[in-house]
Amino acid sequence: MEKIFSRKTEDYLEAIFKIMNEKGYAKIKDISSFLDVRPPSAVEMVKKLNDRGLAIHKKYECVTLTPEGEEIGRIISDRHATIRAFLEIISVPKEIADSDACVMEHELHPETIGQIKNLVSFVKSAPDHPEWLEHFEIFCKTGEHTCGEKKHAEGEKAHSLTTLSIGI
Amino acid sequence: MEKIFSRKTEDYLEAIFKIMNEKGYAKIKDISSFLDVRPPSAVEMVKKLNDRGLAIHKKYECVTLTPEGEEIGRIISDRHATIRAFLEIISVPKEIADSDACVMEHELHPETIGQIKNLVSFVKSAPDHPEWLEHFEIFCKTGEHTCGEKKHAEGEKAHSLTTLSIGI
DNA sequence: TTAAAGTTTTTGGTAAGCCTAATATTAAAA
DNA sequence: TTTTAATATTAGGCTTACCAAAAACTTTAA
Repeated sequence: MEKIFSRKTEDYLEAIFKIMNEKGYAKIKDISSFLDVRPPSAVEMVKKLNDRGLAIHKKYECVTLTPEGEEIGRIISDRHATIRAFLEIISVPKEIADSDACVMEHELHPETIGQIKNLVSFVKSAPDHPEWLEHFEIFCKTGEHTCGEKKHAEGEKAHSLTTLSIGI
Repeated sequence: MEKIFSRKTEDYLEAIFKIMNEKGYAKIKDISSFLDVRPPSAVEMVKKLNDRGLAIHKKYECVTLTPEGEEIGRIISDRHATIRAFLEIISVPKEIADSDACVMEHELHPETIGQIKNLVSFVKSAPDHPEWLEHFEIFCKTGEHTCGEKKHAEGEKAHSLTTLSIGI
């Protein structure tokens, strides 16, 4: 019950799920361009999904998902949205947030995803919203708390958005 | 300058870095048991690291890192610590935090890591620390803000730590 | 309705990482 | 010092997932 599907399996299911939600059907070409792979790769993978009962595909026809495949696609999409929302809260630029969500959505423990989800609701529904976010943004720039009386931890200094060279 | 090293390359460098910091030297067996792979896999990978100038290894001798390999090992270790600290702040149990940090440490954009780091310092050094954390924990259990007057977002409900079956 | 253009599939190959089994080397114990 | 145990290495194979080139099929346009 632990880790059943490969990252790539999940990527394909998520892609098919999203494409179908958007245009009603998914062709091989849609999938391959969505995932930025060549058509033969998509054909090969879709065949495997078909054999595993996650997708349905007959030659030259559209791809659809079985209930199981669709469930996984939906779960991964939801995780993506959750993670993306979190990253945007902490001021990660949208494009980076999106691509990092693609990484995180696959292998995090469900409890971690749940707590990230909680954090997002907590911040968004807090009585001091959106001041909290503003304070955070100021802190990122200055390393100081705008409205507080307490000293900040020694040795800690905000990691400026403009100082990314080393990448720790 | 973007993504130069594979996840596994980084895993091996981080493992060697940590083992060396702990016991002064790294044998093949240390590495293979640290990463939970068989010795031949470690030998093969260490050989590649050697050929790429990231590690130094002569047959039957200890493995060490070159300056470049060590730098990468250190960066990944630091990332791990940052992410782990963040996950612990949001009440993810230590073991899960540790294994999820192993996943996240590799492919997140440096800016994302930086902002997570900022978030950790922000929370830890805040004037209302540690009340903020306590409020968050209560929110996780109840879905309510303890000290606030503002309604919480409709449709949102805290994802209880005990309700993890589906794993969204 | 046939030709051209576009899409899908097949075929054959590659690379990363893992494994087992067998062999070689080193370290420890008798 | 010689035997035994532990460790390291080589050899040969596997799986996943990618690709390019070529063949097969569909769709569109003449």
